[in-house]
Amino acid sequence: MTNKELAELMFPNVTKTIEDYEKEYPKRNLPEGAVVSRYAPSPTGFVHMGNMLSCFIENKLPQQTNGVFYLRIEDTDQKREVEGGIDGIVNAIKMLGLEYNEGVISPTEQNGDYGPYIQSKRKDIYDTFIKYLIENGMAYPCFCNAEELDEIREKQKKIKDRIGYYGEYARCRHLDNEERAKKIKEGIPYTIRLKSTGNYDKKIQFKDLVKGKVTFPENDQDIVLVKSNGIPVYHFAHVVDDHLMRTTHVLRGEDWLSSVPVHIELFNKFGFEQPKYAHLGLIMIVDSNGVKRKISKRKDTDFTVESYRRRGYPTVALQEYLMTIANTNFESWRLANPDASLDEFEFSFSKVGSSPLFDTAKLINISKNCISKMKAVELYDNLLDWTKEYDHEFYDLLSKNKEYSIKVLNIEREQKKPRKDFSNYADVKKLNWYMFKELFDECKKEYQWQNIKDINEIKIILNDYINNYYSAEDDKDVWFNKMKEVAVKYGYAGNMKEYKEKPDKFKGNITDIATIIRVGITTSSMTPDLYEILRILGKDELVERVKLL
RNA sequence: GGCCCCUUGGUCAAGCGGUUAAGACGCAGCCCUCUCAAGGCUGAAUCAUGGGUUCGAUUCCCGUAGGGGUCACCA
Repeated sequence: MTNKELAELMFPNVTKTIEDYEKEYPKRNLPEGAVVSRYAPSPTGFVHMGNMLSCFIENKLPQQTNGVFYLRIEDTDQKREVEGGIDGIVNAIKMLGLEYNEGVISPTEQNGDYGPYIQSKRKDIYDTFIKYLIENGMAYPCFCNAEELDEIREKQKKIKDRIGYYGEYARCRHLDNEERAKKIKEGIPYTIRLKSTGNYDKKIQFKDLVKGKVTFPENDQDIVLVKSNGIPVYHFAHVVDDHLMRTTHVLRGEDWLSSVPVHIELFNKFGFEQPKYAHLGLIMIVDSNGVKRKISKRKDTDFTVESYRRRGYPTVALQEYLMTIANTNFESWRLANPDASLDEFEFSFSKVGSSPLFDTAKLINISKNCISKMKAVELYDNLLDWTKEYDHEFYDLLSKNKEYSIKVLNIEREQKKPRKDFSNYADVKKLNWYMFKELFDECKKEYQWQNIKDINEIKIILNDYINNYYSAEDDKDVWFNKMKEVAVKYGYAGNMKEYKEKPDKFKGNITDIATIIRVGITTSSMTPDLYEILRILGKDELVERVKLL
């Protein structure tokens, strides 16, 4: 029996040929140097920051080169598939503010001429390609079941031989076509394996865009190409899809590095040109046992894009942080170009770093900077977006009091050295809640009086100050002088020098008066500029608050 | 265990044969006509290890150790 007859027996319904598909998905008509890249996740869990890092770069490269960025869903493992996986992926991309030219939009929608972009809808294509391999004796059906494979593995372990299905261990490789046909007709389940022609003792070298020259033994494993349920495995789908979709650059985590020899052999078997590979370092975390490891899609929910979004990190901050990981020269570029758009930074493979530990402190620092640079109105809009989803109470407050809210958000903002106290959107309410009458009225008044003990004195000073001194008309100097006046009136030092010289002469100093006002009005001992706070709250509200003491 | 990648302070990292071994984040201290957030200044903290090559190694070579990844009908 010929290979062709065997192929026909296995795939009687496949009528198309590879050539047909080559015509259907012609080479893309793009300018020289244009990058076609893809984000190709499996819908088997959350989208974490490591996933997003590669997505981010995959998005960046085509942008720099007038290429194409597309989203392909690799759902060939229905067992591990997670409900809502595709939506989760699409949303994560949106949360990061990224856009793609082609691909999956939702579980039922897609756009672009190189689809279908969901692997489970590409069975006809895979069948055609695997049939070709069978016809040409480059693949064969394997009837080994799990037990038999275990047996082989155990034996290999026992005699300390290299593990895998290859050479003499590859039992089904040595069957003849008659036997194969017979078993198929008997209905014995089978996988389809690559008939590897690689030689393990020979080295192959390939050039990775990130790692540089990497040397491997040739692949000699007869790896499974198609599972017994007829669905291809990653390696096979990768080669077929990235060829047909005309991908020029394959970016992925370096956990894929060791399967490159398999991919090389497959591309060669089909006679296809290999895409360029770039294997990115994995973002690492230290788990609860103190062990450093790559982020897990299923376990490490704290490191998902959704989680950072929920905590209120702005999209730009996430982007900036990813870029600092993506290219080690980014930070110094940012320092030199503090106001430039991220789009102006040019990503380069030669500046990709290693596998970094995820650094939340760094993210916070970046995020503080990003938020501090926002105009008040911009912050307001972003905050509205965020609270709409994650804090309905605050959302209502903000939308009802737009003008007022913008004033609050503008405290020490829109100036050369803006205030940097918000590391995420959640901080706004956490740090400035007392600026909102509704929130203030309903809070448990826990006044942080610091070292000031005499509550009676506090009441007297505060009442006097608010009712007899404070005026919203005062400019900052006048305001400050009045505060000094009050200090002196009650036996406190009007300035620090005087106080430091003869501390015993005074009850305290100007700082204590400021504290009394600050805490009396906000309950908090740590606030932004007092002058601005008082002015924005307005005298009426100040009078009300003093009454509450 | 086999194979592959990696190894400069707590983290991310400059460096590419001769440097007082940058910088950023974090940390500590000081300063700053009101606290805090900042900002300014100062400081602590790094070349995994052994052997080569060399007049000279953080830098080049080899070994060792350590870390990570991978060895599925998962991606």
